[in-house]
Amino acid sequence: MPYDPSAFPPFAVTVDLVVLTVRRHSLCALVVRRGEPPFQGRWALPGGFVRADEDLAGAAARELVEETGLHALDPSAPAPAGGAHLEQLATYGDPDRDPRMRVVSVAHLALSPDLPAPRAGGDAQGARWAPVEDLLGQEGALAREDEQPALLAFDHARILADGVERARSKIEYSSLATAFCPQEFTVGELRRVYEAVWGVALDPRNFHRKVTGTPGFLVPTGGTTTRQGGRPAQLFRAGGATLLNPPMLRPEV
Amino acid sequence: MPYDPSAFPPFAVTVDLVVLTVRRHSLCALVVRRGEPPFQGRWALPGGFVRADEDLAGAAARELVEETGLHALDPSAPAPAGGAHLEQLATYGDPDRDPRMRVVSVAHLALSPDLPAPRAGGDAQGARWAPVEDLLGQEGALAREDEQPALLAFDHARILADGVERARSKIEYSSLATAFCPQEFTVGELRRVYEAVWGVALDPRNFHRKVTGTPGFLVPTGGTTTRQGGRPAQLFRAGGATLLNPPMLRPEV
DNA sequence: GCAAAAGTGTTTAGCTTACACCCATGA
DNA sequence: TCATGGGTGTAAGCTAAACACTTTTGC
Repeated sequence: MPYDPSAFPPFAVTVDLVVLTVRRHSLCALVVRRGEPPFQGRWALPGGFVRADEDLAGAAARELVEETGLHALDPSAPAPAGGAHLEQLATYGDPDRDPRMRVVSVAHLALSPDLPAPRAGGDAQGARWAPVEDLLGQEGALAREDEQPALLAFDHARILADGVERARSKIEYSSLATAFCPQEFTVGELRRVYEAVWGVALDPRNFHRKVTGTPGFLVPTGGTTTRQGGRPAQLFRAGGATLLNPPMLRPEV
Repeated sequence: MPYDPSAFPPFAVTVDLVVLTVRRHSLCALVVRRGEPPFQGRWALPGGFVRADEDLAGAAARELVEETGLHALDPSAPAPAGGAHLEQLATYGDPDRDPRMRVVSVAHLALSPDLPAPRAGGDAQGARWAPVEDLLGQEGALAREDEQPALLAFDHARILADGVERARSKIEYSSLATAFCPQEFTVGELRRVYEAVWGVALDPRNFHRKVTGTPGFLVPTGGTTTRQGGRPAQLFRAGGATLLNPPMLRPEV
């Protein structure tokens, strides 16, 4: 092979964040408005360069704090302590994905409870929570009607779609949906998370039996609340179990 | 923020390959012997630098051909045509994972039918198929006994472990196990793939009913074979279905 | 005939679904 | 009192697990 491995081409490496939350019964993603070219004025996923001395997860956690003030949760911690779930999603490195230079972006997925207002950080002029269906065009507009003006800069629509799909499939067989809830939550609130992420309606009775009947999934705190109206509901914290077996079944659309 | 984004640090970007196959009823990975420092003489996963003009999947496919002669399968192709399944696995970028320079490696997972002998390519002195339990030390030796001399260079033991775990979990709910089989195969051969990858024994009767009863999963070719001994078995090709629903259940260990 | 692998049938247990029904609160 | 959401009971239907049994080859 006439290729000299010592003459490797230099790359810029960034982390991009798909930060998801559930607000007003709809799945939303954090987007920032770009303050400089390319794609100036367009919405983009938060992100930034990986520094010379930090690892990828560290860079993602730093960006998360800078953009939202949220601290990433230690995965080995026993129970959610007010932080966000953070995991690596996938890596995007098409040669022309950034017109300025060769950039490889390691995308991460963060799930957070509903937050007040996002704060802009770094070179972003503004930040907001946007429903993913607005950003992606009602689920598969990309397949139906190829060329509409993209809302998101770079290849961020694809990254967001991959992150949403990861979240949708992962709440089936894990306790990840609790990452969208506050520390203490009711079964109904958890069910509304599933309904918002999947875009379906679930039977409240069967859902209740399922999640309370899975050992280690939910731990009752003893308290109750009526913040949703109706009969007082028990409050729960997420239990130690991270795998949901048998899984929650996503109804067919 | 006092950080200048235009002064981003340069990275080398590589692809590393976890190439898995099933040989003699055991899950094996392709490893190459390193011909130069660091880790000279140690085994490593095949891989190499991403070139300036190629995307990540293209670099992985190129390395796969160079190391094995296998062509990656077009994911949109209707049925396996003698190629290998190839997908992105995860990205590894700890600052000190390579002592020479800052390297971010985008690992890919490839699944292939049993092949004759691997051919060495590039700067590798030799290549071989090694049982993953030999490379990783009987499933969780890392957890039991932290410090034994690692067989694999760099952080490749962790990458391999992640790839094996991905394969193990993904054959549960997808038709991926057929990527380990030749173009035409019997139900028993497919079952032995599951048994090798999971390291368990499955009931042949229930397995048969399950895979033949799932519409679109297997397509009979009409032929039969007695290459496994006993009563002649029907030959099948992989059907178009990529998702296995309901999933194959992995017995608890 | 005998061993070995391929298939089929049947029973039982567990789980999902659908839905009737009751409970506890705020307005 | 009524609307609202929380929670329990129950019967029908599907699935997987376990295993007895038949089929078809090679030796």
